Amino acid sequence: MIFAAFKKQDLVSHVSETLTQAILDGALAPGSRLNEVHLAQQFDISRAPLREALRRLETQGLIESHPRRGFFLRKISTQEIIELFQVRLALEHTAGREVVASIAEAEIDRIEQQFEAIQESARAGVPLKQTEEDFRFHRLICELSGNQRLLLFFDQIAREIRYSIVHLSGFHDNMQALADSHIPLLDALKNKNPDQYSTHLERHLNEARDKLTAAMAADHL
Amino acid sequence: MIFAAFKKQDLVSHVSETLTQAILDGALAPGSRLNEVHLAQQFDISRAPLREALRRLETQGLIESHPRRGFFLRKISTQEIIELFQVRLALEHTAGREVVASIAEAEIDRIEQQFEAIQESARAGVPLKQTEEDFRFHRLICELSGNQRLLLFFDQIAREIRYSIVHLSGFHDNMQALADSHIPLLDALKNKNPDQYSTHLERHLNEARDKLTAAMAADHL
DNA sequence: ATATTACCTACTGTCGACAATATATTATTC
DNA sequence: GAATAATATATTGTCGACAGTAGGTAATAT
Repeated sequence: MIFAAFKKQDLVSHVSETLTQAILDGALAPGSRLNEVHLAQQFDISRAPLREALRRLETQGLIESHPRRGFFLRKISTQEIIELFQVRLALEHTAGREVVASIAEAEIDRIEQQFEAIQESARAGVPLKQTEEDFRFHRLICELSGNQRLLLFFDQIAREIRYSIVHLSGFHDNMQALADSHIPLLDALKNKNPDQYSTHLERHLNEARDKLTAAMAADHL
Repeated sequence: MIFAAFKKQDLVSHVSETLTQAILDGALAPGSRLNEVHLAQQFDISRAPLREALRRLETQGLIESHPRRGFFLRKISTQEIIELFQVRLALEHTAGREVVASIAEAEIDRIEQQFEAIQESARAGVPLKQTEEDFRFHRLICELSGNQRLLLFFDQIAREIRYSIVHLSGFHDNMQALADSHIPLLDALKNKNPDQYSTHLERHLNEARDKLTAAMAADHL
């Protein structure tokens, strides 16, 4: 794995973003150790800015630092997934009610378009792509809520869940069903019915959570 | 401002925690610049671990980095406060419902004890102390929810709100009223009534938010 | 062969230095 | 005297180096 060598304005941002993307694409396995010298060489930089970038990822929950032992890719437990989904539900619930109440036609179109992107990647059969489009769908709702901070927290949670999913085999058994599970949400949006949206959001996320924890349990055997 | 010089196991953690506390105590004004050489000297360390600590605070939202210009204390806008309170409500709502549903007597005692601590600091007339005890009250509910991750997010939000409050004059005009505003929450807990808790939580937080934004507006003139 | 100890290697944590850039100061012009 | 230009200073961004530690390997003893 060789990373692009050209220098950005802000080196630390470039490195932390590139690393985050690599981790989200599953390039590194949970639990594996990050060799600072090695990594710095791949980015063609010294260890100082690399470590600053690693401190960012650390705070973002993708890696953890064990003093005098180095940085390691986090292992996210089933319990943590359950907790993350509970917070995620709270955020998406808040965002959803905000959005559904006063959504414009143009915005419904954008969301429907994103739903089509999920369907498309399901048909194409590329799990990585589907996960990305799936999260983009949910992110769009958070974005439309207008709450920048809520969006930031959502991104944070989404990163960790994505990171967990990318290392699982069983999660994308039925990609079409996964894609279709967004239909009730889309319907509720079209009906501009907040309660309908809440109900289906909870069901949708709980299903996703259960699917994920089940896949994790199966993988762990 | 001179920081303790003794070395902890983990230097970066020591520095970032000490700095966070200093910022939360209002030792540094929003917008002010952090001189790396100066700071490093105060901690009696080099700039490398200091910058790593600063990267943590950056990700935590207390400071921001302007490339080639340095690190600055963030200026949190009224809009951001509104957004933070919306997310905070979502989190505390989730935690509260979890807790109220199945709370033990010993836990009610702990919360009541914390309520007394708020009252105590109100009588003592020390705003900084009251703010701390106030957040500890709300934190306790999040803690009792058992969701570690939710607690982490709450801490994050609480830090930023505390940081905003500590630099305001008008916020603690009526400390007794501020303390008493927790009574309805305590009552709802004792009654083990989730809906009652939700209703009063929303009212409580909206009042706090309005008080804060009003004080910010007054201060900004 | 296994367990224990001593040694070696690889890596992190921290530092001081230097170049590049931004800011502050002085000089110059109108 | 104010505005602009030139210079000086302060500060960040990055690097390479070194010390100390953890983990692995070889040697020794049981």
